[in-house]
Amino acid sequence: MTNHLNAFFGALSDPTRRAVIERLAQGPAPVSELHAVHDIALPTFLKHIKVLETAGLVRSEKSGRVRTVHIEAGPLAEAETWLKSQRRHWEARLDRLGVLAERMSRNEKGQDQ
Amino acid sequence: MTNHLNAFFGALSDPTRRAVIERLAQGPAPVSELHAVHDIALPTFLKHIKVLETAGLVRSEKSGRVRTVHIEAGPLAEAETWLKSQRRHWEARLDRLGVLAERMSRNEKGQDQ
DNA sequence: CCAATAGTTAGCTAGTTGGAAAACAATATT
DNA sequence: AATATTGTTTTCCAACTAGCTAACTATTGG
Repeated sequence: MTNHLNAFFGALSDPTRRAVIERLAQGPAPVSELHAVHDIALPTFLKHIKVLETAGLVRSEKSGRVRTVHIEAGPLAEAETWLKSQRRHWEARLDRLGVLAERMSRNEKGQDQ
Repeated sequence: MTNHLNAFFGALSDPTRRAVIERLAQGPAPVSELHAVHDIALPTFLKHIKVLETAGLVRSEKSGRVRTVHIEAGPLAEAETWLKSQRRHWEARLDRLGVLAERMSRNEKGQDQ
């Protein structure tokens, strides 16, 4: 499970790939259409698609000479869950420290420990 | 350009760095303590901290010879928002296609009539 | 003051990444 | 059959990444 996150976050660390995801969230599209917007060579662009596909973010099928790409639900949700979980943890901690923090802030404003 | 997302997702694409974030969600810690768990050289580990800090995921202050690292709330939330937004879009689309999808699914399952 | 602790800086390396060009299929289209 | 469209494969390259060791700078603690 955790290794998914590796490829997943890696895939989303590139703006071209995020743009593709944003486009695909609107619905499936052929490679050529996806490529049209981006000012890079097609083979380069295809590598990005490959990265997304390897990360499980996207799937594609070829019919005739057209390869149609569509988004894949699972992984997005998984990463969202991870992020949410981290946030929950530290928010819980901040809640537990809330009273103390407030007290410290009142008593020793601007002091180092 | 709000492309913190670049550095952000990049930072989270490494398991060591995700582990650090998971640990820090529990509360701040000095570099040495964070490092202790990971079987890599300290300079290497420090680079990871630097990456997290550059991505804005983390901040640190040095007091005496100890550098204490703590998590930073904003960016995590931002990425979560991005992911959620993508998911919302394609879920909305799937909803619009819902009736059709259901019909197709029914036809595939109930081939016995 | 001396030693241990906690980071930091510098320099090296192997491997990965994002980009390009060129040439090659495989399908439409006319 | 000839051409245009749509990918695919191959090969190359520069820049970046994650890792290492070694040597160095503070800052405690005794």
